Amino acid sequence: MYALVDGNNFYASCERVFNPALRDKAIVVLSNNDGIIIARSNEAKTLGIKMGTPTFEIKDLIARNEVLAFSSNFALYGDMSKRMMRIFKDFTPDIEVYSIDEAFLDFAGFKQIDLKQTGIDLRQKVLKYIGIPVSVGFGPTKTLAKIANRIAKKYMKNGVALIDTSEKIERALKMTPIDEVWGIGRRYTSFLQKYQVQTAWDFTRLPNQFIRKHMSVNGLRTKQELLGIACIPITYNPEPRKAIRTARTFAQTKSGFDEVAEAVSTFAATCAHKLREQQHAANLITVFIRTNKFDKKNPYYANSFTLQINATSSSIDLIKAAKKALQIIFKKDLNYKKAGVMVSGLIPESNRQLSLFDDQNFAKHKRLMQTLDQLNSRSGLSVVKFAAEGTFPLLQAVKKHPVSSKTICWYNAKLYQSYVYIAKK
DNA sequence: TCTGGGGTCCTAGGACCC
DNA sequence: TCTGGGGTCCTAGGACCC
Repeated sequence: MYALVDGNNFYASCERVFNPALRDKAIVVLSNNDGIIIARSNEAKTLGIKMGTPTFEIKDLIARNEVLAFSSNFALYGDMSKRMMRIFKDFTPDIEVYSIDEAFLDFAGFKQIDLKQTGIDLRQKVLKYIGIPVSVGFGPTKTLAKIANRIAKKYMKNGVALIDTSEKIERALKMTPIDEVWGIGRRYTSFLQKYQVQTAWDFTRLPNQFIRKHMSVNGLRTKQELLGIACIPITYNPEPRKAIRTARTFAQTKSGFDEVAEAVSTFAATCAHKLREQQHAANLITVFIRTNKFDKKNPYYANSFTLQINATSSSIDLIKAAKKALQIIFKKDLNYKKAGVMVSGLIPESNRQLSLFDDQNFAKHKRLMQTLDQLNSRSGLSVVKFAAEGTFPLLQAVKKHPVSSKTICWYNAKLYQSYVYIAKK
């Protein structure tokens, strides 16, 4: 049996941990630039606030109902997540961390124990030590554990549900709308509804060839999983990432090349840093830019370019390559709303092939990057950056999260002092 | 005026090889 | 007029997840 354990309204619950006065209040957490809703407390859900709604669309609703809105704080959520996962491990060492707020727990070989009680204990322990309410769903496959988790969250007072017999499987499938099934998204839902498939149970009545034809092998796997035949293995040690991406929507559009290049350089440096953390090097770098896709008055422009590079995790190399790629796709006189950098073709740093000429540079860069990472990790801030990344956005970021005017002055002065311009030569 | 960010996998079709 | 067979690799696009 597998358990899927998942934090209820995770980001919203995290905010509550640090401010208990928010309990029983309608609260929401907002995305970057406070653009859309990315988490809601139950009270906010009751008000009809939907996931992904643009904040401006429900400004009045928020004001009318005194909903409290928070800018997201992913450093905090990531830390809470780690602590939560550690508690899960007290119950079984075999866990797959599936996302920031959920994990699959493998209870194979735990036949004698009372799973339901285990779920209740787990929930209580997380609540006590972390302060986050979780739901626990047990099932013989990951897909059924997901379904059990939904039932636990929706219908069970103790937050625990167990699907362990074929009768319970049938009952659970019949009460699960097709769009709530793991692996069935918006597109497949509307496709399946044309064939009168409304519930997970209806889906399992479809012939295999039909599913295979229209939904590939994944659809077939989902059907098997729903019937209690495990096809999606649990993975305790996640594979390293195959691609790393950093992208942002700009609060204000940017149109000058230098402005966009600064942003792209920052993304490239962030990708480089993530690569080093993972001890990988990239063979490919993709830069993309786009104008506002919601702006119907002006023509939409979106483009990307991928460059092949000598496997590297050096910020210097990646910034240089990113600028080169940007030059190819950048068009003048447009208002860019979003840009990003993706590195892929990742290989372990140790497997990196030295090209004929770059080993000297490589050694130099490596020392420099180590120093850079040390300085930044010690301070917890990007105090040392490349001139190419620009100097303005950082100061802006500080101003965006004012603590007090005194603090800002101190902070700004500190940052100015800490600027180290690493010139190319 | 204001609309997020970061990932994975599968398939079809084209380029290329012998 | 007639135009092979078998394979790999890469890419774009489409689906999905949180």
